[in-house]
Amino acid sequence: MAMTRRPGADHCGIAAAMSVIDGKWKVSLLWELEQRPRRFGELRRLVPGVSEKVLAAQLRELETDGIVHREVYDEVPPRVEYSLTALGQDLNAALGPLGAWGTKHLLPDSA
Amino acid sequence: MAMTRRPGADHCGIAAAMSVIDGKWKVSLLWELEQRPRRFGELRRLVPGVSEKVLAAQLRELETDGIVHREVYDEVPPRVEYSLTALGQDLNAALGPLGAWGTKHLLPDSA
DNA sequence: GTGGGTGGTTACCCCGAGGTGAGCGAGTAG
DNA sequence: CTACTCGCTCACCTCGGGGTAACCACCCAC
Repeated sequence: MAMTRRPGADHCGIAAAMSVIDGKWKVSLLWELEQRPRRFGELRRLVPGVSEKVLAAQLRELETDGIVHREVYDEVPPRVEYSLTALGQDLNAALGPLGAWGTKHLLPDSA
Repeated sequence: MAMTRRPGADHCGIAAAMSVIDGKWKVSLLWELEQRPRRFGELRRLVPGVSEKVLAAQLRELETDGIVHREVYDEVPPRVEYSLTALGQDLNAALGPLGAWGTKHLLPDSA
């Protein structure tokens, strides 16, 4: 860990990471994609409340950030599969402690 | 932890945690408070760009969420000190991996 | 011909987080 | 008397992320 003691180092890393997961539905998407690759309509059904427009937008952002991979199959009906990249899997792993903290301290019960 | 395999468990924990750090300046505040207790005006100077209104609002939110402690000294001129609670320190620690991920993968240089 | 399912895009609107500037109340410095 | 500090609070406004709905091109089943 070495912790270079540079003021703001991890703070800035957090800011950078936050900018990547900034978006109402991104962590949900990350979560759904962690399990297996998913199709567009599948994600739409899995993440209730998200609109097509925003789903497409946030997937594209995650794609340009290198978090998800977009695979287009030239079939009919058209098929597109989204999956996590290695970077995305790392990100999800890095979110683990945060999720654990939230689960431990914020969720009403651990039943 | 046993990892009950309950679908969405850590995902929901993340959502809960995100709701706590949701706010443009909260991670900056967390970072500044991690080092030592800070006064209101001090935070305002340390976090450039934040307005007094929003600074006060986000500090109060962090306070009601049990992340920071607000100590009022009945002096003149008035003095108020903000500090991290144990919960807040845990939260900061849980943000560590995320910061490390961001630093490693997103920041231009590791100098 | 009509409907359905695929994966989008576009135009338009809304709402709330956040910014701006003013004021306040007590006391001290000049 | 005025000016300044400190820690706010209030009224007002802006801006953009996200919601809604319509539309598209393609093909299949009825």
